Amino acid sequence: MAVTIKDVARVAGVSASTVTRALTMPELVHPETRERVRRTAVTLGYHPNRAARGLITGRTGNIGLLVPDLGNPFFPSVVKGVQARAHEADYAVFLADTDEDATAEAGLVRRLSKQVDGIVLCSPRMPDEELRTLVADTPVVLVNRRIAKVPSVTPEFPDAMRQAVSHLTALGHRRIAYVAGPRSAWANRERLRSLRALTKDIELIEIGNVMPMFEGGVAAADQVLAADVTAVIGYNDLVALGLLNRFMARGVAVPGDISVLGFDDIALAAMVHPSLTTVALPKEQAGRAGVDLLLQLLTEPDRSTAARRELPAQLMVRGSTGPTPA
Amino acid sequence: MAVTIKDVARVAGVSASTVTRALTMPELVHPETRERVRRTAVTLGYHPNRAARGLITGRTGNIGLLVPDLGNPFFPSVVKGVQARAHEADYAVFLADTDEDATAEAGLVRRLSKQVDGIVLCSPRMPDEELRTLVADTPVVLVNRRIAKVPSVTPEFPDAMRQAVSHLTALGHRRIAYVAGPRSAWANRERLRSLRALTKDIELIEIGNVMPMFEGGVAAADQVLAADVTAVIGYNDLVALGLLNRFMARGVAVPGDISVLGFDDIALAAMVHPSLTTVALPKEQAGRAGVDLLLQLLTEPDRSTAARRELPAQLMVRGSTGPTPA
DNA sequence: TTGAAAGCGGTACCAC
DNA sequence: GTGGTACCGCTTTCAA
Repeated sequence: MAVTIKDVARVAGVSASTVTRALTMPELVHPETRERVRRTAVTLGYHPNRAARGLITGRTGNIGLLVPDLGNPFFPSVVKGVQARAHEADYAVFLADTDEDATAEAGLVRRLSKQVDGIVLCSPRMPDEELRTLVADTPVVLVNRRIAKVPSVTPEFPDAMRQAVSHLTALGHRRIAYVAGPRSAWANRERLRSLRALTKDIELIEIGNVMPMFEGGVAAADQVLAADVTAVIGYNDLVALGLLNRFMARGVAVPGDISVLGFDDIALAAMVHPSLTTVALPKEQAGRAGVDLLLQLLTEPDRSTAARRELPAQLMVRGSTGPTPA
Repeated sequence: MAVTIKDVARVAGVSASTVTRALTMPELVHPETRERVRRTAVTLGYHPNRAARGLITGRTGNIGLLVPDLGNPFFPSVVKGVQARAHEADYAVFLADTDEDATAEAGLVRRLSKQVDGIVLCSPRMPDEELRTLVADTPVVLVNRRIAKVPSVTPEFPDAMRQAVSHLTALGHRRIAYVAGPRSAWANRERLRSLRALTKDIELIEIGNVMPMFEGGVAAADQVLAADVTAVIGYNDLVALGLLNRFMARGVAVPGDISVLGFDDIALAAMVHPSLTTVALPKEQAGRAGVDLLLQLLTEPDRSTAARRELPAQLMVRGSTGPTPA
């Protein structure tokens, strides 16, 4: 069996209460006793059972994290950020991957909610109403999604899209395709919204929706070519890479015949050839910010206004975009 | 507050004990009562607090998972497998990313051990002795590492390497470089061991060690070229992709001037151009198997012999390998 | 078949 | 400054 507070108490010759105090409110106990208790705790290898503690304090020291698909490198990056920040604050992380299944999300949240102090929902796919009922029961922070009254971390999408489109128009492109991601993804809706707001400069062809994966891009590539555009923006980097791949297979030169632009800036984007021009979205940073907001929410639960963090995006110009073909 | 067993008991007009029984040992309670309890549990939205339950049963329903770096796509795949299998068995998963820091591993394990029934250690970097002391306290299953008396899931490395080398020798290569990964990685030691056992057919040039990342490959590329080999095996796909990248930058044709072969078969390997020949190692499958072994270990802790699962590997021949240059 | 009581490992509160 | 006691939410005897 593991060593419990009683073991420490017995060995140190004090009561359990004193052990607790010595360890968590040191100033309340006589320096001499405190030291003795602490030393025995160390020698015995005592670590308080957080589950038991949580039972009475109402604080578990754990946070939950839901992501749609670890197969998309975007999410592991966010997870890394969450992990890092959580550990700094001495929190442990429950992770759940929903496999892009919107209906599974709520169940997982409820399953987790008892064991965590709060949950970071990254790019949740569930509908707004469902999200809202969930938020009533559990402290939640959203990453990559925004909804009234819920703390959230999001990229500056309008600006991100402006950077992307400005880049393309500066290169002479006027007729541009957008390969849309999942309808249920808030990020997709936002990208589309930002994009549509920019149609005074460009003619926009919408294609999709596709799954936010390499295969989705491959699947959309031929439609893009048929649409007679000179540039295409993929929902994310994976989609853009799928486009790139299929274009190459069909002998279409990038950026000679068509320019390709992605979103996210996953590590992969810089590794391929031609390398992928993309808008870098905050990932680890978003994860860290999500945890920050959650901790803040736990500390002061009744702020009137939900914290909202918008993180900047940065266009990374690489090899997959170039001037309009003559 | 969340709904507790007492709420259910009160509303259903029974005692807490009966609620427990109705829910976990249904055959012990009168069908009528049972139904009533169950219905009220559902209407109230009652879910037992697993932490509280764990306190008394000694079972938390959670498992821990440690990985060295989520930035390497190999690990998210393993995580997905662990997740999937764990959820099937109604377990939740604590995840920790150690950032390739071997010294952090033990601490994380201990931090987690109280809250989980067992831990899956994926590619742990810590030394054998440390691992052994850890195993004494907590049920542990190893993925991608083997050590006496501890259940483990590993790829069939000797065979994996045999496939790789056979492929290269069939193409005429005789002088082959291996870019080694972290010394602390068991996988690296095994690959090296398997490789050295094959030197009757080939001349082996060892280069490295490098971090198991894209940058590691980039960094090793020039040494590889200086070594005057016709083929190079990277520690893993990321390293191989780094090699590919640097070769391209230096105008070295792949596979025209040199063949490149990786390990893992991360999704990325098929997306680049030239696509990467690699030995596909079990990833999600390994994760699932790891959980299976752990559950088995929890059920029958005192088997005399530790379960050991070896999963087959498969060479994926793609564009980055070709015949020896004439 | 059911309920009461004890206890899992801690912490909070109240005496002393 | 320290100890005793109750209690967090749940399961498990033990009796009835």
